[in-house]
Amino acid sequence: MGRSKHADLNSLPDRLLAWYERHARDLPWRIGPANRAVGERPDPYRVWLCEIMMQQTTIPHGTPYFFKFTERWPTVEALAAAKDEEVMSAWAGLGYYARARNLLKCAREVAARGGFPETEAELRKLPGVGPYTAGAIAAIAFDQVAAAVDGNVDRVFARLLALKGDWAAEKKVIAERVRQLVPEERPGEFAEALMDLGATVCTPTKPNCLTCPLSELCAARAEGNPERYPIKPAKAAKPVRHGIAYVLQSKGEVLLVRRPDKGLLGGMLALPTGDWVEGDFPETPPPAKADWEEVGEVRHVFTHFALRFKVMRAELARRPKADGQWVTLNAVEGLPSVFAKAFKLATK
DNA sequence: AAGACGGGGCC
DNA sequence: GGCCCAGTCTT
Repeated sequence: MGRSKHADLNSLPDRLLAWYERHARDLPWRIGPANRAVGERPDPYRVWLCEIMMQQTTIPHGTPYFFKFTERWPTVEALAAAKDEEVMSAWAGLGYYARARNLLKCAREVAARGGFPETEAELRKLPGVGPYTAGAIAAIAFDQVAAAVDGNVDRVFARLLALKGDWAAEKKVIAERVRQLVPEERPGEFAEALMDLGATVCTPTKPNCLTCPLSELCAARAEGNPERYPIKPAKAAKPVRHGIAYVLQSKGEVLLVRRPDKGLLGGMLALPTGDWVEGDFPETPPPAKADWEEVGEVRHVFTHFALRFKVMRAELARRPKADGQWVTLNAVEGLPSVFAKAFKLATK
């Protein structure tokens, strides 16, 4: 069995759950330990929604969106009945817009089948639900013995086990190790506890080992430098692309376009732009003939490149024929951040 | 296995 | 300017 090869983590679940009872984060979508103990369970819709929303998203940034969505669409059936543009607009500013497209697709599948599936394997088949989210929903909403391994859990275990190998390979080791540790009782709280520990104690910088319930089990702590972990590969430098954004106004309205579903900012409302290219600003034809003035430059950083928009503005007495939709200036909403920045620069 | 895919806060 | 965050999907 090679037991000696592994740290002895048998006591981890009990230590962690005892800690969680006293230090659980109070989150809007969560049923706390006291209420869980008397049998209360969270609404699967809210669990699913928060898990999708918080993917690669900080809690402070995502929380207002959670409130907005649950107030506007209190049930999965209500969300399933929403229009695509409404949901995309409500998601604007949260990023990773494929999540919003999959959210709606998933809501419609779930509403059609009469509710959420309850097992990890079935949940995994839903659009936008990957290994982490399937485990989280199964454990938290349905008390299934499933693991939810997110970035917090990866970091906690990288330190617990002092993992020094290739990070992609070590993450697989972690997933398997966590799966072995999920307790039959309270699997949902185990998942929440592990994430809370990573978020509040075993933090990326300056982990607070003095208050950690797992410090006695931690190999990185024993080595004396937990901050060294996890050891990840260096990231490639981001190239800079250049583009031109056009703010065309007429009669108190502005011309907006809908981006295609696939690709960057897919399905989102946008300003007309041409190609975004490396090197220098491209020769992009404007959406209409007008007296264009340059109002400034907007910089924005995406996941794999940085963007510089030259922002052009023009106003025409009569609306020209142009592709897109005209939207009242005061009613402009639902723009991704980069376009919101450019629009604001041109209209203030 | 490697890239694409947002955005904001923090150092 | 780089890192991180309740990751997933595509190629």
